[in-house]
Amino acid sequence: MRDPVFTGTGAMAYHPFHAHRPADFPVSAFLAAAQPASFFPSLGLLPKPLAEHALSGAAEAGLHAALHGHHHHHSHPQQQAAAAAHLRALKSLEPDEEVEDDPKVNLEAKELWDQFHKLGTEMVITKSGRRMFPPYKVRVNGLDKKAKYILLMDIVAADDCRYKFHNSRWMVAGKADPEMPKRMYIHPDSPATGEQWMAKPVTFHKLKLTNNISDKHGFTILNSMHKYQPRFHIVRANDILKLPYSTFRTYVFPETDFIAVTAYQNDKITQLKIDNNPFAKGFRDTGNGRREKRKQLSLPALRVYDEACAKGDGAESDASSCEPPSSREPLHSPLGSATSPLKFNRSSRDEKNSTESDQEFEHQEQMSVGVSSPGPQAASPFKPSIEEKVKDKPELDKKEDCEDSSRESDSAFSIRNPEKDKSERGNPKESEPSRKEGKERFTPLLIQTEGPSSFSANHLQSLALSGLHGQPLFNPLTAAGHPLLFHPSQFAMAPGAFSTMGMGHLLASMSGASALENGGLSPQGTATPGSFPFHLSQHMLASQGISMPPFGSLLPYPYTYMAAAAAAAASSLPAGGVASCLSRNALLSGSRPRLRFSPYQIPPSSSLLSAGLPGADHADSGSGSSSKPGSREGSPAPGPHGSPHAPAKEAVNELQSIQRLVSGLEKQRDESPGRESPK
Amino acid sequence: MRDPVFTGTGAMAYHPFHAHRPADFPVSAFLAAAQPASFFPSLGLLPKPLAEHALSGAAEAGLHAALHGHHHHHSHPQQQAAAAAHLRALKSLEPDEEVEDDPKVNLEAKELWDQFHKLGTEMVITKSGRRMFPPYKVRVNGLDKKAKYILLMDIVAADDCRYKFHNSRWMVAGKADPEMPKRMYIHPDSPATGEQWMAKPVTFHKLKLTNNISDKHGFTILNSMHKYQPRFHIVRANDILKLPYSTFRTYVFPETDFIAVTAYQNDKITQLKIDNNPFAKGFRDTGNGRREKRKQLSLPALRVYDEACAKGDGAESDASSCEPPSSREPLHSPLGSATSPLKFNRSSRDEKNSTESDQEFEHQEQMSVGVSSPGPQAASPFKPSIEEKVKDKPELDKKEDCEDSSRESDSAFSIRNPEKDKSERGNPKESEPSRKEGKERFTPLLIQTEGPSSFSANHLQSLALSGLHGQPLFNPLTAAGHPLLFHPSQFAMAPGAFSTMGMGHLLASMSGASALENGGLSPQGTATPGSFPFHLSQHMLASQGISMPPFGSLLPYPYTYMAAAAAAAASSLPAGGVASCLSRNALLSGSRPRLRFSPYQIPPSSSLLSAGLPGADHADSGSGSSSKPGSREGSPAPGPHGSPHAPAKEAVNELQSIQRLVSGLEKQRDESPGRESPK
DNA sequence: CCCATTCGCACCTACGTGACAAAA
DNA sequence: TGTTTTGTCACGTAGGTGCGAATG
Repeated sequence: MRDPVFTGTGAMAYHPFHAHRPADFPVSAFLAAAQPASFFPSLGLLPKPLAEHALSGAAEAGLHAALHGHHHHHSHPQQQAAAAAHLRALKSLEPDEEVEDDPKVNLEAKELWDQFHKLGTEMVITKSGRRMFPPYKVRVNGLDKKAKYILLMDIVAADDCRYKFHNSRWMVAGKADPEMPKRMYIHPDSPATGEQWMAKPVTFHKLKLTNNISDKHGFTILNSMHKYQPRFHIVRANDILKLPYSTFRTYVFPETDFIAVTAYQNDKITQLKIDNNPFAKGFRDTGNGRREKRKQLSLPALRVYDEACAKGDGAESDASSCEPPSSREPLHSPLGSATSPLKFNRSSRDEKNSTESDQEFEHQEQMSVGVSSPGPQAASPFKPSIEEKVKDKPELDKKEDCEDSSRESDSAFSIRNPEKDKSERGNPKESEPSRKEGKERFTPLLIQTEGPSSFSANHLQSLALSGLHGQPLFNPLTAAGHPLLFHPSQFAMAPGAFSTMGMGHLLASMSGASALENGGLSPQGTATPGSFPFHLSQHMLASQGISMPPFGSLLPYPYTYMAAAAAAAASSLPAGGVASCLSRNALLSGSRPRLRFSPYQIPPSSSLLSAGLPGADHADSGSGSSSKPGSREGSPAPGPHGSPHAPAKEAVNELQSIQRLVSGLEKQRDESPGRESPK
Repeated sequence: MRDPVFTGTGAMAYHPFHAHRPADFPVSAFLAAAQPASFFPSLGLLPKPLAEHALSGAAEAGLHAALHGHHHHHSHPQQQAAAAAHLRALKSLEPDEEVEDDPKVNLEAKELWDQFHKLGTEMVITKSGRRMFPPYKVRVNGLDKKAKYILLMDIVAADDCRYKFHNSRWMVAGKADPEMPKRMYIHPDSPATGEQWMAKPVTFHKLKLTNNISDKHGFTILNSMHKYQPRFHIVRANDILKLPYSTFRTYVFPETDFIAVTAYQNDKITQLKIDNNPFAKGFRDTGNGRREKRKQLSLPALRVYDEACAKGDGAESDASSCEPPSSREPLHSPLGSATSPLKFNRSSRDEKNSTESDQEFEHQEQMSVGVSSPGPQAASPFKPSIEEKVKDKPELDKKEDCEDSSRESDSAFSIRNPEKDKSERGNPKESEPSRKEGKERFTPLLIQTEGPSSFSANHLQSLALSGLHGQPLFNPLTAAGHPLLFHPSQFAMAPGAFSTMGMGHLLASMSGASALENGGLSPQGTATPGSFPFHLSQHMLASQGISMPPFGSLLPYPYTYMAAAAAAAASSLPAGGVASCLSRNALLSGSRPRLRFSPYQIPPSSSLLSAGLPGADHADSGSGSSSKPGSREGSPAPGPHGSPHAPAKEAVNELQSIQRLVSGLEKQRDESPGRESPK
């Protein structure tokens, strides 16, 4: 666990920030995945769990808190000292051991989400940032009242497909474009006590989506015409600096996935938005000759969210949580029902010795049925058509995650456990006929898996693997030993921790390996060194005592980039494939499986990035260039999405786009810190 | 320094909070003034400085951070354990010793402030809360780039007078009504690094003023028709929990004082607001037959703020700092100029042994002239008329603070040092003739006193004393040994710290003294125990790891109240008198005096509240009853404003109103925790 | 009657919506 | 050419202004 290779490494990615409107702009902050054993003096951490832990932290990187303001692109050596001081302080912060909790999470406005999901949810992304609608809002229960928690959400690719809306239906239109770094959005109220979190719904409506790869606000950057899966995370920690070392409990609500668009494709979605989003009231058919387009599209559907979520539900757990709401109209139907998602629990220090049977490979089921209302649920047209995909691009067969996601809302009712899920995944097409009957079961059934499970690394890897070679879900044995596909800036790094823990060499050693093989994307602004963005405190991070030492001044740029890229890849990979598949299967099935996962096993003294873990080469095989250790000019590998099985042509295309990005990065890297990459 | 009497005491005051609109509601949070020696293991703290330190912390109490949400009125014993854990963590947080900084603070939009000040600034207070205009905004320089700072502001009574607007001028209309507890408003970005703070202006526009004594939002409660003085504080601390033990550097901009009103009295002020506040554009004379009233009042004055402060100045240090601004119109004249205020620096651990000569009684002058622009400055009509006061109410002569404030913007040009100021204060009327010539000098000259000076307790006491018997300002010898007039809920208390530091007995000992004598006002919601208000993290406190143990369950109520009341009084006393007087004098004088103040000396083992410090009896003499040690039924003294020299009739009136409030408090105290006091 | 306060209102800023046309 | 993206717009919500009548 003191293995210098990966005991504590991290990279700071940084988005230069210039808020033209300092109001509610989130800014990226990245925490370290560093995991010194000394951080848990009272815990008998073993090498393996620790390594897993560290990895997990890294995977959950790219922490992103809402904030605003701007910063300076200066390097400040003194920061190192300050960071060191803070680290000492952090070190002494004892974790809330012995805290007992059993979080249950319910998705708010599930009916609304379901309505969208059935049609194939679309989320508009704009340069200036666009909110999600419906707003991502969850109700949390089962937390320890007094313990402190950090709640986060992120949005990861649901598959590695690009879509197009053709003939009134979504279909696969090729391989996914490279993903920009996805940032963890830390709920601005974090950390807060369980009691506080449970007091009211937790909303993430401040998170904004954008297609502007140069975004300086810290918005979540998505690719248009790609499918994404929002995720919710609960971390018991009283300090954001501890995030990287903490256990992430991740919850995925399959009905919240969506395709990012720059303009709505499906008129029904448009109408649904208009009917339910208070801000779009101007487009509702008020009898007065209002808007054109969208005629009778609007089913007499419940225009519910508008009224329910608004003031009806009371205060919510976010500063401006009530912004979208408000509407004096009577609420036509209850919409407060919620959903219980699949829960991916990445334990860390809890699993020290696998002394707890829970952490082994037994399957302990303990699920909680969500409140979910028996609302009217129709078949979801949101099936990017496996059929079309299959016939159009048979060569994409291996991309099971894509296929899987395409049947997300209906198939796999029979799945009762990972094995079954696995078996079913083998023949996605066969499951098609069963869609119809799935509808009925779909709606109200909600499953929450409990018990220790490894998420971050494990989960992500599983996701990645499933996309790559259809590994069975949640099989720890399978997951262990597979390569972690990192993605830029998902890697969390507390610069202070990094700079003061003498881990520069770790990064170096990482870079010496095939660290870059999987991290192909340019972190754009994320890896830009500079002073800590301003106003972090307002929205959280700064208040956590995180100082932003000029990362670039502490380490050679190549290392910074590579670490960030490698670590980040782990969480932004086509994760939705497995995740959504499993959760959907579970959701559809009437059973309540209690899935249990063991932590991802990582060889204690091998670099996660460089070690010859099975699958690493695999994932890299189709991408081409592998950067030489420490070499600046080495072009990074194809990137997280680089499926080894993808056609050569697509791989080349992807590689090219990645290289474009990387070249920008490298150019930036060679110039003064704090500059944005051109274009 | 381990003196149980006041080595570490604190009381938690708490405002039950129910945000109907969870958006931007600040919520009160109170930190401990506890000062255990163990908190500064590396510092050779001596009893006296420590005691002074603790007192100062208490004086700066009533910390108030913007936040929202609601809470529960439950007591949770477990909180104690959690608090203890946090305390341990806090204890290990080493202060940034050896940090060198020399903060300079400039008031933004000084010209605008000056325009208002000349007319006699009025601020509307409403039940729902009203922002200040001009917004209180400062630019900070000279901070240590890497050190963490907490920035705060509060608004204290400028004198103990009530005013009325008669014959187009403000005049004293009697003695001030009792003040509600004033809360420290912690800038939501706190803590942040000096670099971050210096990056852009720090705005406090989120602070709202109200006249609703039952306010649950944490707004600053003011008395209508009373004069107030905003203050700005810089504290070098990386954790809000440390606030009570930290050195406050306080800056007062005399031109920012104002009279709270429920409706504008001076039409010129109205017009100035309309001309400069973007939100009041609807009332501007746009040629179109717009608003009535206010005809040609609007001089062709520079309608500047509107354009300048808006987007022109870039992002500012607050989440919604840009909210009021914005205006596409070209900016007619530069308005970014700033002012350097008087600085009151309360050192704490810096003054351990008075080893530093700075802390002694030498006068080291080191001022910085503000950028201030030579804008057009006319005579300020804002002179609540000493004349009228004198003739109308000659019996008020002794209320020099009132008188002083009445000539704030013009008199005392000759003052070069405290002594001179003192002498001048003796004959306020004599200074009248010199007003005219003062105008010219007034505007641009700005002075910032540097070097160690005791603020919190010392300053406040000085203010109080000056109001009571015209003690010379900043004379530490004079200040020492005087009573501290406390005010409820200005006392800061971190419940966790309190409960886990075994200081209950300290409070008890305090209560045994005449602690209640000066704390007459009911803390209303402030003293209400309960769980920690939600969403603290969003706007800061919760993120600081502050848990809110049910204070009431940890200590008997009487102690809670008394400590809070006693400590709070220190900062809400008529502080503006001396402060504004001095600063104004300094401001007006062409000289640049380098004032130096030694820390307020407090007898190590005597209760600040009960010790027979000179002036204690004095202040109490006119108010009647003095509570017996430990006696609950003892009626508190007249309160912070109770000038011993005030006419009996007024004293009685004030006493009555205070007693009304106190009775409510005591009732609350005897009942279940978490309840608000009636009425 | 005077004064202070309160309330609803019109009018503004700020910004969240989708429509639409133009651009890429 | 077809699709996708961008910018502007009207129209909503949310809430910050002072006004002026009503209230006490």
